[in-house]
Amino acid sequence: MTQTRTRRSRDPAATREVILEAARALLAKDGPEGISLSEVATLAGVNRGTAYQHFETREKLIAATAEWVSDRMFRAVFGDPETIGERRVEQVDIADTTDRLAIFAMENPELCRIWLLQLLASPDPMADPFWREYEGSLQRFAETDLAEDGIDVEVLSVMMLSGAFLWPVWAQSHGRPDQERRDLARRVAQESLRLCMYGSMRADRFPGIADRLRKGLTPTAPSSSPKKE
Amino acid sequence: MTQTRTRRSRDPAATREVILEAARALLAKDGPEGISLSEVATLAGVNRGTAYQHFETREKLIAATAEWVSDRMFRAVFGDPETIGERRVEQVDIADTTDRLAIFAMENPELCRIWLLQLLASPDPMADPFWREYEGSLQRFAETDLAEDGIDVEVLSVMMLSGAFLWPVWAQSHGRPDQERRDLARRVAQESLRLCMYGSMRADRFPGIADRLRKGLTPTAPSSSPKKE
DNA sequence: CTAATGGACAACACTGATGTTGATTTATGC
DNA sequence: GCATAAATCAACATCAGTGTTGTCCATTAG
Repeated sequence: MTQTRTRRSRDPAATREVILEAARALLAKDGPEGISLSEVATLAGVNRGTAYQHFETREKLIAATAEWVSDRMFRAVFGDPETIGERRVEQVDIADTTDRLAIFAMENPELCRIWLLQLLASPDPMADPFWREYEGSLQRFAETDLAEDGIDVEVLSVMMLSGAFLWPVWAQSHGRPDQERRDLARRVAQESLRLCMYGSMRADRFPGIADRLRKGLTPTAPSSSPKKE
Repeated sequence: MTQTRTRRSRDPAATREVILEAARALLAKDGPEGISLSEVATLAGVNRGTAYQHFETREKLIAATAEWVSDRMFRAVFGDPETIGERRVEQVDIADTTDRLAIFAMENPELCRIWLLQLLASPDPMADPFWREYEGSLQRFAETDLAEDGIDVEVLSVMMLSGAFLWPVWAQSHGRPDQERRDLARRVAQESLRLCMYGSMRADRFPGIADRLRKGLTPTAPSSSPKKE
């Protein structure tokens, strides 16, 4: 327990970053409920009191971390939140978005874990700005004539997002080295697109299901009426 | 602090069940790292010492709960684990499986949460028997001539499972009453099948992507060579 | 009816996390 | 250069959770 005799050079912004970084590491490991401010401070090499100075409470630290993560995802997939309103609907390229999502997910599995854990812990997952933007972009796409009819945007966005984010969690457990990450990312993007474009079953071999799908297009909730708050 | 003067009637099996039930409730709320044996015991209306008698340690209680959940999911979707070997491949009906999965998920959102949290916490998600069986059944299906070529079974199973399990988490946040659960379940099943059978984009409008998909069929990992351990 | 088994329980010591306070040091402005 | 404000840190009291131990009592076998 050789104490760091040297007092930390004073740099509030940097200290805050160090703490947030440590928080992310632990959050990815244990989830929101498993994180302790003591641990975070220790890992960050900062006194616990200092951490309390930057983040009044444990909850606020977690919230700040979650916000950081969500913002980073947003930027990686959709670009700058400031300019997003200016872009045209036609510019929302599903393939591009899918690629960026897949690549980002594979390169930041810890952030995916944090995001998913945060989502699972949140009382209102839909509040997340990244989620909203994703579902919104899918919605806008679905309303163009480039999309098939009968897309259930809500369900589809859940499947795409959860798949993309859970995939690295799963894949990493295979113990793949970093070099394969790109391939793994390509596989998700590939499969997502394949699902979107062609599907995997031979429709002619399943007339019953084909019927059911044709009849039951958007059974209850109209997928084309997005609910705004 | 009006103590329950009446001592609990002695019934080990029932007590164990009560504890497990409480553990599930708290596990669904806070996740594996957020659960405390004290809380569990209190919620179960059982002395903490009693809980320790049934589950030597906090970890073992969590493990027991996870096992319980996984087993229940397995039975709900695939039936009795004992007889599963006897069934024929042709009997694995993708539509049926999808339906059962969707319905079970919507009716047991807490179990979904537990399962996902457990998965995220696990160092080896693939070890889960339910997961293995699902991926296995998809794999077997993909090898029949009923399936399209180029299915990436690993990715597809991640997307389907994560989607099905995250959907109720998300949908519940809308505060939907129980009566709508069936509809919500139908929507996932519907969308899953729709994705599998038809896809959502007009392939003829995206020649570039169509090309990419045709060229890049299973870019690196051959989807038809399942890796056994 | 009695004794033995073991499930349910209360009490204890210990550890670790929380949030607070006040001292110490270091930027920064005048 | 000095004073002021602010950031870092150590120490404190408090509280909650853990795992253990020993007692009590319901069941059941003899």
